[in-house]
Amino acid sequence: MVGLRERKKEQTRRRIAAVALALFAERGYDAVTVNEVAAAAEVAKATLFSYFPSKEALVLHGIGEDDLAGIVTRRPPGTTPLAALRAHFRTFAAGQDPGPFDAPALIGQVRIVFDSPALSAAAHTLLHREREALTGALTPDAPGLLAALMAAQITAAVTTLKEAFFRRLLAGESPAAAAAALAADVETAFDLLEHGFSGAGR
Amino acid sequence: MVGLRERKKEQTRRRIAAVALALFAERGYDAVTVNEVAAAAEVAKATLFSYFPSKEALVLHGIGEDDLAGIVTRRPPGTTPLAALRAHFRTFAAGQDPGPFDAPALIGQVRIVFDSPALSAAAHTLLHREREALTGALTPDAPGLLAALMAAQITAAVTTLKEAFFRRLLAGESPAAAAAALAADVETAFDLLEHGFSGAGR
DNA sequence: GTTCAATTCTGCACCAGGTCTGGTTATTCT
DNA sequence: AGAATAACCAGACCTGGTGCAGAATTGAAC
Repeated sequence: MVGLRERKKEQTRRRIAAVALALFAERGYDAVTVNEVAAAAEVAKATLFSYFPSKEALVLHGIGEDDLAGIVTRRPPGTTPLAALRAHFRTFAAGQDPGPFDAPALIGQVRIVFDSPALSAAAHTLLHREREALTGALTPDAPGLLAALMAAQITAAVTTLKEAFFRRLLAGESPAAAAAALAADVETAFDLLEHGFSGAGR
Repeated sequence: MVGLRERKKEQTRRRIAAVALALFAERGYDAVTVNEVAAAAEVAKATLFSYFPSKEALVLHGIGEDDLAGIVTRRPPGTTPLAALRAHFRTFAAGQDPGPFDAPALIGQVRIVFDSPALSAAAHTLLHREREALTGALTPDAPGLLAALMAAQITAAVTTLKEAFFRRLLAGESPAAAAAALAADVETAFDLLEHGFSGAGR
């Protein structure tokens, strides 16, 4: 049973996020204060911070959630972690299972992030947490430092892939074209992970 | 000619950093305000911020400066970037060329960083900048995305190595023992980079 | 339909990191 | 010595974020 209370909460949350993104897109992240966002969304500042833990979270709420660790732990038996991850990004690049991928809204969000150093740094921190989770997921398959190294390299590669993808979108490429380029990049990245630099260009 | 003015400046800068590190080590980074640091160092807050751009910089001023990009661009002709980097970390682990490596002071600094999530995140951001520089240094040798991928993987591996090394120091291992362990880890990490996951455990 | 408890929201004071300003002191140059 | 310049200081001010007392809203019991 979803009561009126919860519906209103969800509504308020959405309103705050939407108002914030609109303001940030219009005038830039740093030039908008949380007081303004709260006023525009018609809530008190304390209420805003009860919905979102920080100003950054207003932009980063649904970004960069790949759950790499989950993909590894839930992979079909008999496959390597790397193969499972490669398959995941292949399907994503093929346009299948794009998750909650609302192109125009996402592009706006990503543009805000790219334009603000503070937000880029915050996004980076989120990835750091994912790296730790991935290390845990890899530990059964690789001893000690190796799991940490692999996790670090995988998240590094994935970040690079996503940055390249987003950069294309921001440059105006169509989602289809960007996805096609991503498909090729995925193979490059995972080949590099799998066979190392000695097998790559130079 | 190094005048009195510059000597005093350098002296003030050192005093601020030393006082800050002492306070942070004693009571924890988050529990000390910059006002307290300024008061203890007998300068005005504005003066403190003219020497250090942020509170974080008080701790991170001489940390994590590997200049990976420089190592790559200045490598002897005929060697690959990866070989140059491996050689660099080998010599470091062998205790040669430890740079400004004052163990007790550094350990104190590192402990403060490890203890504070805010500082860890900030340290991460610094590494991100180094990654961009490294991408530039690799671009002549690898086309487009490959340079970015390599740079990301290298910095990821180096970060992991340094974290493991510092963790040993913080756990009480002697610098010599930690360096020996690091020497082995360096080979593991660079073998992984060179030959990929397919050549590693599993 | 009224009452009552639990949530939620508000308004406001407050804290900490950082920036800005105007005026004061110390160093350097002539 | 005196003028120019650099550093410093005290303090006001802004912004992100938290804490708190009380008002408003919801859900449920009667």
